[in-house]
Order: sequence, then structure tokens, then C-alpha cells
Amino acid sequence: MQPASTQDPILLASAQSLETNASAAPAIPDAVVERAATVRTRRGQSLALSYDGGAAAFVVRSGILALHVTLPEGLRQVVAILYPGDVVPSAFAPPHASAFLTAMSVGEVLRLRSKTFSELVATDSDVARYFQDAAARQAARQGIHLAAVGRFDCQQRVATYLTELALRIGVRAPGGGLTFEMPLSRTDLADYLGLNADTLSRTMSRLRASGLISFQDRQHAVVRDFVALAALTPAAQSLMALCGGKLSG
Amino acid sequence: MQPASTQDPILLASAQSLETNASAAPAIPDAVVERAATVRTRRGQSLALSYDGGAAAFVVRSGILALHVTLPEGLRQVVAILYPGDVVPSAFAPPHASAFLTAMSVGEVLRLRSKTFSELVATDSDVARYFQDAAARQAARQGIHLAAVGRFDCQQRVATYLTELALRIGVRAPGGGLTFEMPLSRTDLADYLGLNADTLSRTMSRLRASGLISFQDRQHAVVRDFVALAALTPAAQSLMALCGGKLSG
DNA sequence: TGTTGCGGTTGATCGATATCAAAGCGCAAA
DNA sequence: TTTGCGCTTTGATATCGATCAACCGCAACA
Repeated sequence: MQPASTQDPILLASAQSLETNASAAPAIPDAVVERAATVRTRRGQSLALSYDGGAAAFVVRSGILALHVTLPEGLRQVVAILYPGDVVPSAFAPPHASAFLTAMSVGEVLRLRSKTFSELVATDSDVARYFQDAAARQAARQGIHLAAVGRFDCQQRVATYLTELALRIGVRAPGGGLTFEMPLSRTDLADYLGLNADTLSRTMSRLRASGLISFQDRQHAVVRDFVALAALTPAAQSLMALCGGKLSG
Repeated sequence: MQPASTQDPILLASAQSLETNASAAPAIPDAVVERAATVRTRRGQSLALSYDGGAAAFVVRSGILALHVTLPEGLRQVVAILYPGDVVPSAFAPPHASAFLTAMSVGEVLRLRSKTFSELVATDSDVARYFQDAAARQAARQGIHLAAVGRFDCQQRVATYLTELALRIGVRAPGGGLTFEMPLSRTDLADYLGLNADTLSRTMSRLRASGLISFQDRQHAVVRDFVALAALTPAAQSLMALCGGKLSG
């Protein structure tokens, strides 16, 4: 496979078929919904990973969440961004790392006791299949993200993030391009990408200056040239496969 | 069959005894073993993630493996190091990323068709529980590792890796300290830690010069002062919880 | 109305790490 | 043995991103 170029037909195809590719997460099994408490989130709300002192498991129904960890010395890292369909048993979070979930938008999250969820996975084959799918999707995304943090330069990381968001939640803007709401604050995004917030801001400004993106306000981005943006990230193809289910051809 | 650590089943961290190894991987369910092909690995051997053109799932029985990905522009990243008990369905690997498994030591790996494994998880509650445990352990480790790559400086990353290895496979050396075999080459380790190989080599040399570690040869490390080494990584506590007993004092 | 605080942006500077280059080492094939 | 090659180490230099500091916009609030 070739690196992405601006002429890449796959990229073009994706840019043109964005309306249809809204995320392909399978429906959450009824057995899970029935046994879960529904939590309606608002932006900024944080959810403890424990629940009456016991472990909990979360399933994202809608909206976007982030899983934060803080290690000693004040090192903060956003370990994962969670989209609808994703599953987070509290055991997924590293121990002794002050882990917590934060809602980045309004949405709904299902919460169960870990034991309940675990039993469901063990006894209900639909839930088991659902869990396997979710775990695989999330692991694959984490792999890409690790490669981005470990190997990409600043601009590539930012382009990767923007490309993923555009694919996941972008909608066609009136003047052409794709609009979406930026779920993470600049600070959280820096913690996600392994960058300094100042550096991130500079990189954003450079992308804005180059005309690839623009901002209505800090939280509303417009991708003016998706193909050029995607060409900036070495992970473009992988992102298409992960986030744009309809273009696998 | 087993890695070198069988000589000393109880890990000792300097003078402090570790409690029973809470993180010891549970036994692989018989149902998995019965349906799997056993692959005996030697160091350097690579295993394709597909199997007769179909997806495969792997379960590590003994030894250590690495999951490599290569993104366009030649960016290599070791996405995970796999220890006994770990599970890797090929769907865990990012798509379009030239992913493959490489054995880093002699060992045994069970290989199944993905479909077979998936059905087992869906129908056998022991397997389902096993898979959940493995997925959680691996996700938690990945979280720590992401934080290390995203937020730690060079020395902290190396100390983190060495601490984890010492906890997992270190055995007490005659002259005091903990010995273990380094499963990754310097190049692979650099790709795992998100560092340049030159920089990694320099950092190792500095640690060696400071007396914390020494090398019999490139692949045989001796941790001379585990406590001091662990003190260099902000993730020490998390690693203790994930990889072995806990620091008692 | 001013004050305070927080998050974001931008500039100037510094330093850790990447890059480039050269040499040593280990190992396998010839 | 020699040859060759890949991995490792080490030195010199370059550079990207972090750090420090100032300022802005905005919201909460007295």
C-alpha cells in the first residue's frame, strides 16, 4: 500500500461518501441495557470508575468520553477517547493511576457493576460477541494512537486526530468542507496526543493559517480540505478502515 | 517450555519480599487448548496474523512476543509486548498497518481461527471469563505504556521497561540483584518506547555507568539496585500492581 | 464596575532528543 | 580464516518541541 497522497482515490472516495459512514458500531445488546443504569452526561462531567466502592463497567450509548489517568509527578495522559459502542470495565484502567472517565459531550452512558457485566459476557453469547467486537475495535484504535504518540511529529499527531474526528462526526458544511464539534479542550487534547498545550496551539494555528481548517470558535472546527488534511497523517488508511466502515472497498 | 524464571517462582525485589503473584495469568482453559494448534517459537520467528488467509487468534502459553506495526513512511512501532496468558485476535491489530507478531524468545503459542476462538468465547463461560481477564490486563498495561510514551522522558521510559521486566522475569542473581534476559533487541526496544535507537543506547549506557544495572552481554541484564531503578519511573506503583506483588515498605 | 481565575494564544529561549557520521562488535556464510 | 552485514555504541551537530512569560477573552462574582 502506498502512503497517502492528495491524489489517492481512497481518500477522495471517503471524502465524498462521508454522509453514509456514520459509525458502524453494532447495537448494544438488550441484556446489557436492561441491567444497566443509564447516566445522562453533560460536557465536563466526570464519572468515577468505581460504583458503591465496587468496580463498574461502562458502555457508551451516545456522546464522547475520555479516560484520564494521572501518574505521580503530575503526569497526565488521556488514555483513550471513547465513542458510542465502546466498553470500559474499570479493570481496563491502569491501577494506581487516578483513572477517571470524563464526558466530553452530552450523551448517555450505561453503567453496570463489573460483576454483572462480567457474568453477562460469560453467559449471554450476544453480549460475549459484542464485547469481543468492542475490545477489538478499541485495541486496534489504541494501536494506531500509540504509534502516533510514539512516532509522529506534532503536526502528524494533530492531523491524525482531526482526520479521525472528521471521519467520525464530521458533517458537510454549507460552504463545503466538514464541520464538527471538538470534544476535547486544548489541554485535554494535548494530554491525549502527548504534546505540550502551547505546542499544540501553535500547530493548530499553523494548520489554520495554511487554510486546511478553520474554527468558528474554539470548539467548532471546519475542515476545509479533507484530502489534504488526511495526507498529513501516515495513519490515514488505517483511520479510514477503522472509522469509515462503508469504504472498505 | 517455560522462560528462565522457573528457577525462582517468587520474585524478590531487593530485600523486600513480594506477596503472592496476584497477576499470575490464570490457566488457559482446556477448551482453547484442545482446539488450538501449538506453535513452538524461537527467537526472531515471526507469525503472520492471518492463517490460511483467514483471521487468527493467538494465546501465549510461554515465552514473550511482540506485536509490530509499520505505518507508511516507514514508521515502526512495537504496539505491545505479550506475556504468557495474553490473547491476540488478529482484529486487535490496526488495519493497513503491516502488523505481525514476532517471538522474542523460545516459547509456545496457541493458534486458532478467529471464528473458532470467537465462538468459544461466546459459548464457553470459562473462555469468556478468561478472555475478559486477559483483555483487561492488556488494556491496563497499554494504558501505562501509552502514558510512558506520551509523557515520560527517555530515562523514565527505559526505567519503566526495565522495572517491568525485572518484576516479570527477574530472578535473584548470585551476587545480589535481579537477572533477566532482555527479550527485545535495542532496535525493537526503541520502537517500543518511541525513542531513537541511538538515544536509547545512550540512556542505557548512562544507567550502566550509574551502577543501577549491568550487562553480561547485550541480552543479559542484571539490575543491581531495584529500588533505585523503580524510583526512576513514575509508573512504579502501577507496575507492581500489574506485574507482581506489591512493595511492602 | 473591577477583580479574579482559567483556558487559550503567541513570542523568546533553552534543552532533550533526533539526526548524521564513523567505528566496533557479533555472527553467519563463503 | 575472510568477508560482509546488521546491530550497537559513541561523538558532533541540528532541531523540534518544552518551558517560561506575557497577554487576551471570557465567565463568575463581589
